[in-house]
Amino acid sequence: MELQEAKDKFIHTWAQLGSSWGINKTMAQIHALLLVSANSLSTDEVMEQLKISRGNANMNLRALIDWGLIYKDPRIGERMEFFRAEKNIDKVARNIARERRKREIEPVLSLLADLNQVEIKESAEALEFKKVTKDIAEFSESVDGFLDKFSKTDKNWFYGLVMKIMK
Amino acid sequence: MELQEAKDKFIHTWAQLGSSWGINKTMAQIHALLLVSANSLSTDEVMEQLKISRGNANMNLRALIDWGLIYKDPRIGERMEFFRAEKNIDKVARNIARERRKREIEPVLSLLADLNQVEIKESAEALEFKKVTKDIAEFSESVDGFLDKFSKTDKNWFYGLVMKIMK
DNA sequence: TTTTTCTTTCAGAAATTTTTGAAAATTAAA
DNA sequence: TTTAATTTTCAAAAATTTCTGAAAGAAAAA
Repeated sequence: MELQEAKDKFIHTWAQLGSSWGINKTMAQIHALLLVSANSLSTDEVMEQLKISRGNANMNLRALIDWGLIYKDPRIGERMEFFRAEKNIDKVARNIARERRKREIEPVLSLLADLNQVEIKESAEALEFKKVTKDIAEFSESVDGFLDKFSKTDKNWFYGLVMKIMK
Repeated sequence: MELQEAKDKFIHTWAQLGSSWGINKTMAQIHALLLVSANSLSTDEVMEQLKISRGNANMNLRALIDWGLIYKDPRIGERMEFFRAEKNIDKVARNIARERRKREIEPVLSLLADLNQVEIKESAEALEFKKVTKDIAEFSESVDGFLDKFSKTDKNWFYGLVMKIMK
């Protein structure tokens, strides 16, 4: 297999994965492309390699910067912008964990806090509702704490943890 | 706030969350509805409460059964099918972890295993590619192990773990 | 300044995903 | 059997998301 073929396979699969993660295809493709590039790439190079429009490339490059997955990589004497991926996979995972926590867990916790305030008159349905929302709140808080810790810790305790629980 | 209003809020937020998890809106809505119902519901009741078509209801009820998030709940003397949700949140989380592992992690590991077989002649680009894919493979294997353990263990070690790492 | 280069925006087009609803299939009762 | 109730399927419609490309904006060079 040629390097280019291997890269294409990687980009293709990464893109598919992105979809089931709520990350759109192009964003995942650009990320994959930059991950396996030794050098930083310009918007035009990204457009050309992935056969996408300028608008699409620009929009998703910016989104990737927001997620902390790529950086602008200025080249002295060059006016055009170049982009490079964060290659430290632990850091990539932490940044993704941080964004997803913010976008997914926080809204749930805030809703459940609201619902918990509610005074509802006693009934089978009401009790059921209270119980389920309380259970979900407890669980979500655990996950929240876990992701918070995971996304903030520099040292990688995760591998050690996995080793310990897997044996 | 009335119970119905609280339920509607819950269903609405759960549905939004589902979207960013690659679970479609109706599937998440039905799941939420059954989670907060004291009794099992028929397809017709689900259709009526969520204002959705029979086809849509049927398709998503089946998907929820596949995920192990709801069960058929036969009533003696009744021919029509009724559905109830799994209310044990730990179990819900484990079932979701299991499905997502199967759908998302496994394909990546299988791709990376493939790519690792590849013999590529030495070059800056090739070395970069090898390094990144190796790092991702290592990390994915850790996550895979974690999710596998998480989805298979009956006893809930997760809370204890969270307590330990959060303090 | 004016020109050139590059980036950003966004309305409409295209692609993808989800939903509908009616027909077909299944299952149980009559 | 035949009839009635219920579930499943699936082609077409609707809704949603993503992408394009041209125009506007911004920044540097001439």
